[in-house]
Amino acid sequence: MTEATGRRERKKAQTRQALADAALELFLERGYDQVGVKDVADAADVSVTTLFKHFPGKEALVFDQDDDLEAALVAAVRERPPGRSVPEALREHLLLGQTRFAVHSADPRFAAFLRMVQDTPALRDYAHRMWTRHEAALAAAIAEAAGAPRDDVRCAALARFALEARSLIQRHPDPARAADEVFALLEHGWTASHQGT
Amino acid sequence: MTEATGRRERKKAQTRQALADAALELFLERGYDQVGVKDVADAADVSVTTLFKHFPGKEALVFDQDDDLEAALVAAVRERPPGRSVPEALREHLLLGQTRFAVHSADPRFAAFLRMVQDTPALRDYAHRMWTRHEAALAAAIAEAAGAPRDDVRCAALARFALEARSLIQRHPDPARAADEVFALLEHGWTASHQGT
DNA sequence: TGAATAAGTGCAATGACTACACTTTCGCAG
DNA sequence: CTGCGAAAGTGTAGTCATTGCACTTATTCA
Repeated sequence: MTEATGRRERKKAQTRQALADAALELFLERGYDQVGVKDVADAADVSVTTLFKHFPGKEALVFDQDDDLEAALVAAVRERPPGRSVPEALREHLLLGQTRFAVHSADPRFAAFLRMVQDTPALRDYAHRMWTRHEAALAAAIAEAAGAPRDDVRCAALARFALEARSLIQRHPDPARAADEVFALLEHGWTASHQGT
Repeated sequence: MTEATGRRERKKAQTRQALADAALELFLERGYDQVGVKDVADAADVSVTTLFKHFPGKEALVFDQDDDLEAALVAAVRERPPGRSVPEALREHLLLGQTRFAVHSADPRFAAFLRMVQDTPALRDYAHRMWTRHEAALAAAIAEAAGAPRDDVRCAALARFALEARSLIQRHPDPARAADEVFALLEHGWTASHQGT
């Protein structure tokens, strides 16, 4: 499962966790820009140097995962139920992510987290980069699903648009309806471009 | 036209230009990350403090304009010839921008500039932000053209997608064909969403 | 002419991040 | 068990962008 081989890796994961926890705590309390890396390191009782051995930069302290996302995204396309179109599958996947958020939304702590990310330019940009980093992988999966060449522009476009749709949907008061409308646009455009398939 | 009222403003514009010129020169010669703000200031024979009085940050040294773009973008939608769809108008506008680039492409200096922007993360992000800053204005223009409420999600989506299409098209070996395919997708989706209009 | 204002300067500081030369701690082969 | 090499952690000192401050200089305009 998740168990590490030895004590060494356990301790490593431990300090990493301590850093992420301390960071979130302080960021939520004082605001991202009002907290220095030094503060985080001190709170986790490690040196600043160590902090940067675990996280490539200050923003990364906030986003722990990022790798599973790509796998899930590709899987959503590749393993979609038969008869379901690619855009439909993507809409459902993204909306599911939203729903998961909604579950947590009861926690005011989580709401504060989202607000912080949206209100801090550095974090907003980082989150955006995080998602668009998976564009190539998603485009490849779409191309495979559509039987198109790997570098087909329409597949790349659909990938990009779907990923952009996420943030568009997120800031809308009624995410589900927004998702329907935005993906209806993509759906129509997509199927029209693939009459032969 | 462009003439400044007095000598003061003339000198101001002069040092600003000197800074932009020196920056471009050095950046192209050594690479963006290998040049410090100090180097640029020295080359333009001003202090670092002065540099930051003219430009809000290092990246801004590279992009002088940005304001006319929004006006042109909105105009492309608002003043499109009758019978032409919004996505079509946008495709033409963006492709025109590409074509202007193509004119300059003969200049190896300009090609080097584009390569630098694409290869430097800080500049790529800045350029991207520059374009997406106009999303709201574009969305409003589209909504007006479509007779939809100002905050219609589909209009916002089309605006965002069109702006994203730009970078998608730019990196494609055959921009014109890429633009056709990408905007065909948007066109179909858009008209399908507006059968009543 | 002289006072208000804007451009420009130098200095010192902050805050993120890196390079370096260490010490400590594990893991593992002999 | 022993001891060696790798990995985790440390502290210091530095770079680089960016800002605040107190200051000089040039331009404008009443």
